[in-house]
Amino acid sequence: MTHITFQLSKEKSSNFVLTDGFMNALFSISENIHKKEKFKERSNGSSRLVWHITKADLMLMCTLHICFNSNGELENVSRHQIYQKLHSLYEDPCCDDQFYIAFDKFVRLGFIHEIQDGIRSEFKLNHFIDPATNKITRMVVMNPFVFKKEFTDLPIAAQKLVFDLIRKTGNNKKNDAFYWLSKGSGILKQLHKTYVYELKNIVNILASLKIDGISLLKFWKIDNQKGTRLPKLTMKLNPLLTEEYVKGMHYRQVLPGRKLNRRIVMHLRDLLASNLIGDFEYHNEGKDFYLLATKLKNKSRKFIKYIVEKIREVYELERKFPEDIIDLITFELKHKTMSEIIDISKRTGVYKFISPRKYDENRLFEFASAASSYGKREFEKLCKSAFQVFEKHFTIVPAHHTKQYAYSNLLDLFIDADTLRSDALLKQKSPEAYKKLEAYAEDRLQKDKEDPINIRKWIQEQIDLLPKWTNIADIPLGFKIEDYILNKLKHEDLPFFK
DNA sequence: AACAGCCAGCGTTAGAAAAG
DNA sequence: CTTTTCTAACGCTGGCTGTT
Repeated sequence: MTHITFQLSKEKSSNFVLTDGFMNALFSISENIHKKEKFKERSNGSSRLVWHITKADLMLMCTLHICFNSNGELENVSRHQIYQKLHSLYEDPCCDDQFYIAFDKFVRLGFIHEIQDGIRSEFKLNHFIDPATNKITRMVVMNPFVFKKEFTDLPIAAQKLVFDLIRKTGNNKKNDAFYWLSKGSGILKQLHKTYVYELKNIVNILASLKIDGISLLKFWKIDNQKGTRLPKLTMKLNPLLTEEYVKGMHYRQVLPGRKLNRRIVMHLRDLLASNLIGDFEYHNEGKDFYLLATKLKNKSRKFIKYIVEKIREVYELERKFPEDIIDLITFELKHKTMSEIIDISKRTGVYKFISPRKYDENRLFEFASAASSYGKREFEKLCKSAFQVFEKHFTIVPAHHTKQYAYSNLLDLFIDADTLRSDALLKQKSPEAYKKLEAYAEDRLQKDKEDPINIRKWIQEQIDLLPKWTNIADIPLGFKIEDYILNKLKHEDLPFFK
């Protein structure tokens, strides 16, 4: 059992309405007490009598009447939210355990009907609307004294008698209510009492009860049996605690349901329909659709479309929907962000520092996942400034010697190729680009039989037009550039190894 | 996205209290 | 008197949320 750690402010209690139909249905179950039918709410827990009314049942009944709408319906709300409501209504609420047992019993007995319709869930009260007239059954306005500890501490039989009394009297301040006390039936049976004196004890308790200084009962008496006439209990509730129905008054506080993100829901419906997998909405009781909607609500249209198409692909291939929709989304998301991050690293130039010695997919992934928590723009900015530092400290020049520029041995026979090469080296031109020059020159020399002098002149001119060499990344072993890029290391912490 | 901490909901138990 | 409910513990799990 969870200790209740959430602190809810107690609401200022106000009048509310109960319905005769529901109360009648609930109270009449106790007449079946001798049927020992039991149910277990926990698979391994102790069993409970189905036809028993507990204090939690009464609390639940009142709470349901307050937080359901005037059709006896409540949409997209969890049981726990209803419990929280109960908790805030009562001075001394039952624990969540009792609440869940009571709720389950109500469902079992058909008082609450649970509907799961795709993404939408709904609770609906039976015996609330009269099916014959399709209107709400007779309403009884209740004074909130029933939320007080003084009241909920009463024995269950006493509480039930009070509810029944109010149900009988309705909103009538003038009349008394009376019960014929017949053994084995009527109110005696409903309260599980055999003898009139037992009932008298209960009424005595009620008669002495004061709530905030106000006596609960205005008047009561028990007429003894006279000949064939049964004993008769007459009672009247204190008019101060009796309420009249006021037209236009709000008696309910309907719980706001879980938000469904209408826009994304509509969009997803359209997409699923156009992919011919509209059934997905109702798959797995709508849970997957709900997950899909919540996970995708902030994502781009393009990505949403992509995911829906992925679902269709799986469906077409395996004739069933993906098992774990979250897995699918996170996997695709990872994949997508990784390629975006690698893209940025290439654009800004830091790519070559990620894993300079060899292509290492794991290393790329490590880099990407470290970077994934940053916004794309922000990350790009960080990369740009880090690039300057890396370029300065963690690179080596690609060439030290004219040998690294040599491509054509043939050229050496005709001209002073080495002079040209050292010129390119001096000017820090790209060795690869220079080698292409030589290859081209060799062609012209061999095939076109061009004058070597002209060719030399041409190379000399072309050298200035060649791109500057790019430094080769050379980072210390074990150093991860993302630690620096993402500001985890300061500039002075960098491992300058040169 | 990864992580950590929180919370809802459920399982279990023992013993006290209430109901029958 | 026995049976059943109620309370208050502890603990687990999986989902949710906020942070980084």
